[in-house]
Amino acid sequence: MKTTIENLVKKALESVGVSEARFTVEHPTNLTFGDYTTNAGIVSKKAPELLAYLEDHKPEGVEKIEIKSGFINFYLTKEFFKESIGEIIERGSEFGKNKNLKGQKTIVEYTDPNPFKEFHIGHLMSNAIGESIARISEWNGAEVMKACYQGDVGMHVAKALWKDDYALGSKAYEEDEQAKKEIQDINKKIYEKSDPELNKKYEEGKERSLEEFEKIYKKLGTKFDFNFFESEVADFGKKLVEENTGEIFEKGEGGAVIFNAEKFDKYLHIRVFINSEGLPTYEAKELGLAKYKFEKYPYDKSIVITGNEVNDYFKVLLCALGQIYPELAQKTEHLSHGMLRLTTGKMSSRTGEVITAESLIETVKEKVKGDEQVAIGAIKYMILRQSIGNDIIFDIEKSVSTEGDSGVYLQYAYVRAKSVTEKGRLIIRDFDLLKESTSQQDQTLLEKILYRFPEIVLRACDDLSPNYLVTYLTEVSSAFNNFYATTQIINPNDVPESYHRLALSKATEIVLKNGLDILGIPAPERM
RNA sequence: GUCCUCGUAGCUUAAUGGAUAAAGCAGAGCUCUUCUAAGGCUUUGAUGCAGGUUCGAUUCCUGCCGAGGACACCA
Repeated sequence: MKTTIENLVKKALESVGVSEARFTVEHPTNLTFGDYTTNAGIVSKKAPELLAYLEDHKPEGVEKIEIKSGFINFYLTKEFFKESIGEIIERGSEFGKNKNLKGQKTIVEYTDPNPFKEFHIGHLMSNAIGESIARISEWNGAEVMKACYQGDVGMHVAKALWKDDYALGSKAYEEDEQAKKEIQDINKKIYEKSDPELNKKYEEGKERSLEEFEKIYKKLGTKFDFNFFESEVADFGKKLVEENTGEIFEKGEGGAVIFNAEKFDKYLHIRVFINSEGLPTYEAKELGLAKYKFEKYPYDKSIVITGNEVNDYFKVLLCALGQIYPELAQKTEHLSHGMLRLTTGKMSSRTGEVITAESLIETVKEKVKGDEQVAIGAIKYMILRQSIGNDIIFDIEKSVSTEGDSGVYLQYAYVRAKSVTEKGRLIIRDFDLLKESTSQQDQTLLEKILYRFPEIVLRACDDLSPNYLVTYLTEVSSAFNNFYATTQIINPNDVPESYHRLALSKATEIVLKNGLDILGIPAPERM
């Protein structure tokens, strides 16, 4: 319907001799202004002429068109809403999918925990966002691969292996010259695989970490198609840098190889790609990774999710990549998120201690009678409800709040809708007749927003913004709860109305289920 | 110091340059003989400051104030 109106407005503009005007078609915030509205009249200053054309070519499903304070508003017909409910039920678990990105090969990299270190709440955040971005892309027709890139070599591993304790190693590295040397030595040995005893310790530790990670992924509902490791791309990245030293990269202090991004963009800075020990830094490895990914999966688009503390660093990296492989840099999109900060109790992040994903999940779980699906949903909702990029102030109590904005609220609305439609199926046998329900009632708010779901899926993809979906699903849940509270859905004395109401419940169930799936939030069958 | 991001109700957040800035929590009041009250209804309350662009600015531009981050061998 939206595209129908867009095309029509475009034609109307042409008919009055305006072809260049930039206009929008959207839903007015206030439903009394109609179901769709366009500013084309204001932009072109020809509202009356446009209205005349639009009325002459009024599409099926539009009841009336009128001008209010310059905006041209479209009111949809009762039949349109009825049919849209039928369409939702017909398409079921497919409702909301589109072919916008058909044929596009997309790879999404997220979570990225490091073996030998904790899987902390930052990884949880990256996971929730990445998972939903991947699923949004899938729903928009892309062929999506999920990737996890893990730092299995590098200074952090050396620090962890030095005395089997990352925190200890990290501290000693800063304060003790002798320890620093030892750690650097370990780093080199790991990289070269030159010490059999260390190799064994390394392999065992890595394996143990990966097993732990798999357990968490299972809980979170993530299944990666690719697990990339820094150790796989280190040599390759180093080679790339060496091959391009002279023109793109330069020799720096102490034999390090650097990239001076300032030469290409005055707002960027210098970074070291190969350190004076001759080892590739994260920068060089990441460069190798971009190409390595492409060899494994020739992507059209590569989305990388990280924390926002690496924003400026990533710009430099993309600048360097752009010098070597311009087409890969072009296809890469960096999406960064803020920090997850807890507000309450002993789990406060202000103490500076690392909070593991596991401990947060367990703490939230205790608050919801041990229901893991509800706990995961509560956490993911909190992460996905706001626009990506800012820090999240995570209040455990609010995350499990049963009233208002929460994962629990969405899940409960879904369970309720599902429960009532199942009950309806038992009482009114010809459930398939739902689509032909005849209702004399005016449209409820619920009907007026359910059909918008596919538009939201599309926009969430265009802007890479899962929070559009969260906001929308919360609105749907609220509208359904209102409907549920004020209407007796199943009434054996009024079968035609019951069909209509059950159809609405069924459509709500479908939209909530599909929406939760896209977000990667579990949809429990019962609560 | 340079660059980047962010300042919306008491709190946590929405808003694709559009109409009366949208929710939840907290506060005040109401609501289960009904399909799950983990619910629903009513109500109080906000765009950091100063300019600019525009028919129209929370959104774009400039300056200021405030918070966070990055800036050579960590990732």
